[in-house]
Amino acid sequence: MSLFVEVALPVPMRQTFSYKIPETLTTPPKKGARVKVPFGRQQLIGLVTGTTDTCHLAPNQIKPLIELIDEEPLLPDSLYKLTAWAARYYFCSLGQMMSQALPVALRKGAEVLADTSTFWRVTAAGSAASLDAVKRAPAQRKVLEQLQKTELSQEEMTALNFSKSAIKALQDREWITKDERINKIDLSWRDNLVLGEDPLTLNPEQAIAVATLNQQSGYHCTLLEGITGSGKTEVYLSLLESVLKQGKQALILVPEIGLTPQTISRFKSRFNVTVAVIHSGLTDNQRLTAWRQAKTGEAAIIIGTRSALFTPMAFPGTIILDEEHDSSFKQQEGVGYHARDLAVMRGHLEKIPVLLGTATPSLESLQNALSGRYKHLELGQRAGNAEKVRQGIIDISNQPLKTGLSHALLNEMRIHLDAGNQVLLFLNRRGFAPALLCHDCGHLHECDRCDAFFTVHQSLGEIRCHHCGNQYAIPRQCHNCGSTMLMGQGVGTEQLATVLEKEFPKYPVVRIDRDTTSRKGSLENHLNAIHKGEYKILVGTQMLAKGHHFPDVTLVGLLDVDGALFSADFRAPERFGQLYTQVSGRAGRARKPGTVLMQTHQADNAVLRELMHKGYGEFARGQLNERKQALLPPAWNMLLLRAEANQAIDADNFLSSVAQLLPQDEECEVIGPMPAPMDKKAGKYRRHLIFQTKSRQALQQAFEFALPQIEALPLAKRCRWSIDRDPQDLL
DNA sequence: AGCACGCCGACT
DNA sequence: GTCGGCGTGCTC
Repeated sequence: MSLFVEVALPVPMRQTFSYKIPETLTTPPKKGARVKVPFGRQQLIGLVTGTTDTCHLAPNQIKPLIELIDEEPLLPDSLYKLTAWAARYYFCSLGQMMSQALPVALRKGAEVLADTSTFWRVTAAGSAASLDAVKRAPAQRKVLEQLQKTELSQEEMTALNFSKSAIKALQDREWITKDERINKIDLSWRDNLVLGEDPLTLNPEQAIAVATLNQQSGYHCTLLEGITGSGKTEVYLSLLESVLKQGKQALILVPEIGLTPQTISRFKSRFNVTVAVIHSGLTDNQRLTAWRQAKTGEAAIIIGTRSALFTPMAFPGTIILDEEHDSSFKQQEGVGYHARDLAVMRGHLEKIPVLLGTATPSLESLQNALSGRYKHLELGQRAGNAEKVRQGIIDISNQPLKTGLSHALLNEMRIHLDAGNQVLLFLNRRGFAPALLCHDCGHLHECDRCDAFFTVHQSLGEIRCHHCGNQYAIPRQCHNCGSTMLMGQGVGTEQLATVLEKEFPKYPVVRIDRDTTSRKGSLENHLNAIHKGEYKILVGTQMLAKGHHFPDVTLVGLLDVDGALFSADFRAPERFGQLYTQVSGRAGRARKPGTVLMQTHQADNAVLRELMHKGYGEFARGQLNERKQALLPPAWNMLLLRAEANQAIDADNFLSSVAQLLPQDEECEVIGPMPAPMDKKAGKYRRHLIFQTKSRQALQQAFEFALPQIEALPLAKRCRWSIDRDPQDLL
């Protein structure tokens, strides 16, 4: 057996660590197995990356490993390769990447596969016991009543929220008992797929798409561009049917907000198979259960958000990524990986097809589709549907506005409301007013930790900074001149909703934003109430646009087009185009044609006109050309280095030194250092450096070469810095 | 990233 | 007099 083992640990250092293999170990550690090791004063769990017979370290520097946790590799080879590739691509530590790819329970050392499960059932005495005997112990009664009907697994008991003490009491009374059973893995779905309901009849376009997809074997990537209501989901279901019939599993990735009970039930009701659902509401153990079901092949369908990408499959069949343009696929904390890009790489490694679906493709995917790297399928292309929406621009230059609303929009609202329909207004600023202004001296109250104004939250009686969580009671006097003439400047969703309640007293108003939906399930409740027609006027931020269908909404108003379209961020027009197209697609339905109105000061803006008249497809192609001209992604490759420090000069100096370590020529560009769009945030000064190259490989090579030198810079220790490859925004 | 060591300000 | 603030250094 080898003498040493190399271990990747969940620490940000981009290296592996060597440990001695104790002689007491009977089996050699396999690559990809977890080990527990001493690390400084703590103990960590890491993954074995290899074994060696020699080590460059002095013998007294090498500690023996504490424990070998797995006999076999934790991840299939394809996923091991995927995480290793991702660590290289995103310039992060292998250990951190791998640890992010694992469910928390496994990171903490849980067993990979439970070989037994616990089942609860009633004893003979319990079966004979009358429920009246426990009528004064309602918690026990609930448990007993259930178990008299049927036995339950430990997981089911947990899911039913039974009280632990009640279970214990019944167990002590010897009315219920538990036993351990060897887990048998049920793979019957692979030989005998039963449909839960009949498929819908496909229209010709869908049928062609399905036929094309079914012809594929091995790795292929397809962009399915289908306008809202063109039946993308039916295509997914049809594809799933043929994948499942071959005895293979499917992984479905959806945006964070898209994983609603309706979506899940759509997949669950079509096929009589186990569907493993992985979402943020699960406990660590529930996540592990889902992970196991996928790994063993028991779950035929795995559906989840971004992190579900790393779920292993015993019989990989296909990966479907819905709403592929959605920015929630890019991880923002820790390693900033993009689930869409990694899904495509995973498809490659697993030799299975990948399907990206959306009504509004990201420019990245569009470029790949146009260049032929991806196959491009279109549904409902400019067919009837699109023309049914009335679109209009309201020029608000020099127009009087009533809390951000033009007369034209108010009039239109009244018409739609009086006709019994719902109206939806988008305003991407929550709170009452985005700034607090002194009427006497003009002073705007600014957060003391950020370069941003306080947002006034009238109902909370607070001013809050939306960038660092700073909050104070609304001041009575101006901090600058002491005047008491303070007023909110600008309009936020809270104020808009208040004013609309006065303006349209007959029509109930609901506000949907982070402030009103922070409680768990409150978004669901609000949405249900909207569907029941309890509200007539819907006010919300972007949050309301994503994936929700409101059939009775016939008028959509975009209040702050200028703010959304002309932001400092280079992706702002693309995002606006997607938002606009998504909401237009959702306004009205066959019998009730919808209207979309945009308020802007730039009524002649070419981008707006193009979007309105030619639709998203043309608009996106135009944007792609502009990105090419400007050498921006996806035409060029971008890497963003963020640095923050207590002294702006430290961040500046560090990034200046980094800039000198990077090549600059006609195919490599270094921009900065420059102040981040929000110069000061949470009391730290933030600076950016952008490195852009024409080819992906050039970026990889140049940065791989520079990184060790960057880490060795003395200035690197004086500030907090991070690498963001393919940044989603420059904020 | 943790975690410890170490050196200065406002409290019992 | 100390409790605790976070700067800096180390981890096979």
